[in-house]
Amino acid sequence: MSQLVAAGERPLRADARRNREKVLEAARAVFSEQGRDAQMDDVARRAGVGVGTVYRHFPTKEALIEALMVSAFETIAAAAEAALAVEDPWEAFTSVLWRGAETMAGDRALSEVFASIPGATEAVMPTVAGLTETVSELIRRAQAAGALRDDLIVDDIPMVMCGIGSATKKEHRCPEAWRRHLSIVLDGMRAPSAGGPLPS
Amino acid sequence: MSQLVAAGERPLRADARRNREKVLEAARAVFSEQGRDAQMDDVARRAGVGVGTVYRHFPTKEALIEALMVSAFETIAAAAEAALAVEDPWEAFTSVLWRGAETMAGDRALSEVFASIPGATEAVMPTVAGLTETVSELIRRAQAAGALRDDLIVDDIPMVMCGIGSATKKEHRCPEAWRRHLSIVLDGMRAPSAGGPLPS
DNA sequence: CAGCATACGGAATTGACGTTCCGCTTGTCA
DNA sequence: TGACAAGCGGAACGTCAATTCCGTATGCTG
Repeated sequence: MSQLVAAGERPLRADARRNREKVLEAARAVFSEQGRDAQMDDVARRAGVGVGTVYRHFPTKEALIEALMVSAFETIAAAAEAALAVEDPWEAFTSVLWRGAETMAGDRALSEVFASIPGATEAVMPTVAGLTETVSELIRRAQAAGALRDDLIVDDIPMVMCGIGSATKKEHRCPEAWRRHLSIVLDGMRAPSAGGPLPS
Repeated sequence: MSQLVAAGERPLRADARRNREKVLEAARAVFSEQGRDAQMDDVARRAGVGVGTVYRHFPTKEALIEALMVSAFETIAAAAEAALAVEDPWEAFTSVLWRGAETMAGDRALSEVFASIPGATEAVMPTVAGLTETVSELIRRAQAAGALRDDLIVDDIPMVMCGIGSATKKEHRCPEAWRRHLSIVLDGMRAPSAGGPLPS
């Protein structure tokens, strides 16, 4: 999130900084709604700016999307950090998944990126690494408490989230249907015992 | 699967029939590997044929993909029919999901189509309808036997399969990682009781 | 307030890909 | 085997979206 000016570089002109913000916001809206193949022109129009300006701030479409992804992952990573403070280990663990799923449900591009093969581009790696670290800890605690199945490993999580992400996109009479999916998955993750009823 | 000549239409010339087959096979290979945005030229090259020939048999790229999807769904639908003959209801139900997942794992385009919003194009609908019917029956039986959670509904299945599909695409040290995902999901679907250990 | 580097807008360029066209080839049938 | 419709190959075309370019506008500095 650090938008601080790197030492040695001149600060952006006031209007430039303002525009950069407008572009980011517009891009967030556009890519969330239409997924990664929304067009740069749309982003520019939505930002009330020329395409040239968009390109002044982000050298390629890929770079722009990457910037958005970093911020999305930071949101989830923050949720994970916060979960470390929750007393009940199962609750702590699941809250991160719910939060992550909710983020995906609101951002079509995010789930597409999540599912894509190249996926993690250079820039998001540090954030993802931190998130992985935190989630590992949450898993460890939940397993120690006997709430989470012992054979679950961190690597299972991205796969599961990726699944939730696509369930999120699938058209359905009820747009909240993905909650059923996550509920099922969470029941599957519970240490052998009982599961609650599915929502809705 | 019926490649029978529709009554009233002249039969294809021998070489044409042969080429149609080559194109379908090539398309299956190419789209499975590269997903729906593989190029028509690639299909043609792989089939050892000119693009024109591809277009002689399938008027648009969309139509070609659709033909592949129909055949993929027919494979799964056949598996579902076969499952009706399995004695153990839980076994019968899960076998369809495993089979479907396996099909997806081998076909990138399939999971993309499955996840896409418009998704079910005209032509696949009949097959999907039949599949849905059969799966409903399998669900009913498994629930009656007390093996499957009572609150699971047919609509949960496409969502879940869609999730598996994307887990399938995600790069992973172990390409069979999706099996862990499906295992977790199946455990989540079990009627409250114990779940088996995850594979590998 | 003048001078200029920084930014801006948006038309033009480029590249990629689906699709069409057409002259040539090859089964098929009498 | 000759004639012709059915097929074929692949160059050419059209569209669409990313990216570049450049003349103009504007914040900053002295």
